[in-house]
Amino acid sequence: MDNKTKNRPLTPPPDGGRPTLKTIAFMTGLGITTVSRALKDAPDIGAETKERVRLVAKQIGYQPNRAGVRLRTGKTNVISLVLTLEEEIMGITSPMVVGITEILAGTPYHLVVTPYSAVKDAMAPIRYILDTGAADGVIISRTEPHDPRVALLTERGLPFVTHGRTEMGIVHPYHDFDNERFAYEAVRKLVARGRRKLVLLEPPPHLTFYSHMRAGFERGLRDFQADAVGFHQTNIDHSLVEIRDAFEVLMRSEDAPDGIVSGSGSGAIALIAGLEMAKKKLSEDCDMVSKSPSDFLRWLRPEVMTMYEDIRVAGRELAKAVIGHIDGQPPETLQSLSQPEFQPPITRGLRA
Amino acid sequence: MDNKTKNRPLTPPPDGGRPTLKTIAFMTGLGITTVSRALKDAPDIGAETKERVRLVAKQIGYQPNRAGVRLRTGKTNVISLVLTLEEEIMGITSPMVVGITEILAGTPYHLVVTPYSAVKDAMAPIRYILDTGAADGVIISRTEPHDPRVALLTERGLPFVTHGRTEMGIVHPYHDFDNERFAYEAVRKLVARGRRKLVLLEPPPHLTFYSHMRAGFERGLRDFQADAVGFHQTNIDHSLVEIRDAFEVLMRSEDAPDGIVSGSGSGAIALIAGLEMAKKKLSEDCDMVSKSPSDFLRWLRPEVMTMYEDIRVAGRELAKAVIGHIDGQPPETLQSLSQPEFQPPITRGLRA
DNA sequence: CATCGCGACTGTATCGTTACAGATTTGAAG
DNA sequence: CTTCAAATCTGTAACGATACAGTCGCGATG
Repeated sequence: MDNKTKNRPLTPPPDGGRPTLKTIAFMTGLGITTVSRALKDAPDIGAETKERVRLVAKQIGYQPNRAGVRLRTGKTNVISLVLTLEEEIMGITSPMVVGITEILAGTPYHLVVTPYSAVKDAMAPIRYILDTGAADGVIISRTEPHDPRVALLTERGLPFVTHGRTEMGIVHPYHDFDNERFAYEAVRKLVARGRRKLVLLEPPPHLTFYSHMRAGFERGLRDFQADAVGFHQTNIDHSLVEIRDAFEVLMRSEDAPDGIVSGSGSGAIALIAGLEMAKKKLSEDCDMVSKSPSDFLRWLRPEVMTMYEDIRVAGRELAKAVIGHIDGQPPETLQSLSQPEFQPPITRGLRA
Repeated sequence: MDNKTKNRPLTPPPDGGRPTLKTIAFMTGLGITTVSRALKDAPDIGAETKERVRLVAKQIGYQPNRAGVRLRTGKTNVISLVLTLEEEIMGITSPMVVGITEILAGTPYHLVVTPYSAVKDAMAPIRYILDTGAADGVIISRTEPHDPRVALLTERGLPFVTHGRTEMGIVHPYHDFDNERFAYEAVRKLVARGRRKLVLLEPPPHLTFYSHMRAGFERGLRDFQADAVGFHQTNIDHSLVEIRDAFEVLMRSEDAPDGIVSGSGSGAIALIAGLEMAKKKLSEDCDMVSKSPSDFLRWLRPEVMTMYEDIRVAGRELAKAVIGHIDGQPPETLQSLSQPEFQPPITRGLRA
């Protein structure tokens, strides 16, 4: 027996560590290459051999070394979630991460959170990922109509998905909440309640869903014959105190609205505070419809009509879409829009 | 010039890809090994050489290939945040992730989120990380007094930090919120308001901070001479509806408390709902102190006195502690306890 | 003048995996 | 009795980095 056959490890691998291809090769008496190809179900390996290899691999709990694979193939098995550190008060990230990991759990992918701080640095993490090949796919949010991140990722061919749409003529995977419809239905609801002077707490103008929400709001005004009260001093990215103070001023003016559409759950809190500081009462002087990513409004302010934006589901959709993109599915099949629906009130207890 | 010197790449590396040690070696005319050691500031490399290498490396934006390092050295540069998928309603994860990444941003570490689903599977992600060497350090939460994860990680020598303490005689890094003091101060506050029949919405009994919070509560009762009303039907892990219904029953009974200590912000919501369903009024019939990881209670129910648990800071502390542990600092220097403080009310606007 | 030590640098092997180009066997075709 | 193709299996090199064991030149030492 010549010991030139380096590929066939006659030395038992220095056990104690985790099993590698070499371990399996030793146990089956096969070459490392054969084992590798057998586990990949390559066509040039005998059926029985594959079976044997699979069995042994399973028995000893073989799991490919990620560093080895990554070094050789460039495949990282990483999905990168790119986030801004300037967090929304109610922490939209939480359910998002949960949703994503729910999907990734059934795959070899890991979720890496990649943050950026200043708004102007939004490109930094993207460049980092591209330059270092840190991930196989990227999830980005706070999408803008002409988003340079989308342009760059597309140009470099790195799979990604956006939370929110763009308007740059690039067909790419996305998941979005139908903010146009949200605002439209909100107006319908308020008008049905007899409200006619409506105000919108809008998203920051540079984000894509700003125009969606505005469009829905204005279409609603036209269709249901209501009037808009201007309120562009603040948006949902401002601090709650700023929103509150600006809204108090508005509510004290003669232009005071009688119906509110709030583009965010935490913004709604500030609006309520401003309204109450102006000595107005919710439900009486004013009705409100708010988007809400969680339950607290329904519990604490049941007068507010809420449409639930399920961020956890969004996370799931986003994860499925990036993976689809990585797997080469056409982008146009990886787009989804979640439809807003009014939430029922919290069920009252059944006891006497 | 002999071309045996494989280590000195005379062929310009097939550029187009990212720079590697080989690229720098080619540019400086040095060997790959020398470049590697120069960048590590090894003592056997000349000062001027180091300078040159560093300069070139910086110029071309060299960043070590993580897969290469990881394969060779086993160092992953990954911190794993182990989370349960069964999320608390208010999403504590969000600020936590933000806090952690704030610290990791200044280091070579990446944050990987590793979830587990069923409570019984809490060990699964730990075993996975240990078996596959997936991380250099681990952050775990929902700590129990005798936590098998802590035992296993300690035994295997993988650096970690817990959010919460244990009681197993193992000295390990942790960060915790002082729940004992929280409950104690809460009782003090309620008694100062003339409340004497107090109830505690407690954590689930298997978690360590259950006994902390209970201890503080009971010490407060003794020191300030108040009485406890039993309420063990539900805890902060139960659904809001369950908490509400159980609390309604209690509030309708002749045992109805006049002071509430709520161990969680979202639990507080349910308690308020239950109380109101029992036709009682906050502030009048009953006062409440609640722990709160966010601002919404202060905005929507300013009557509730809150102590803020800054999860973002917790994330920062946890990240610092794992890294310290990885760097070999003694565990006893990596323990921290954050002190609760009552939050001031939201500042009222300044305008007329 | 050999030898030693030291400073500065370098080649080789290796981590685990896979692409690629063989190698070996078997049986059928000529 | 070649020759060839198909079916299986295998060795080598490479991905990028580092541990280790050198090598080389040079001034000091005996």
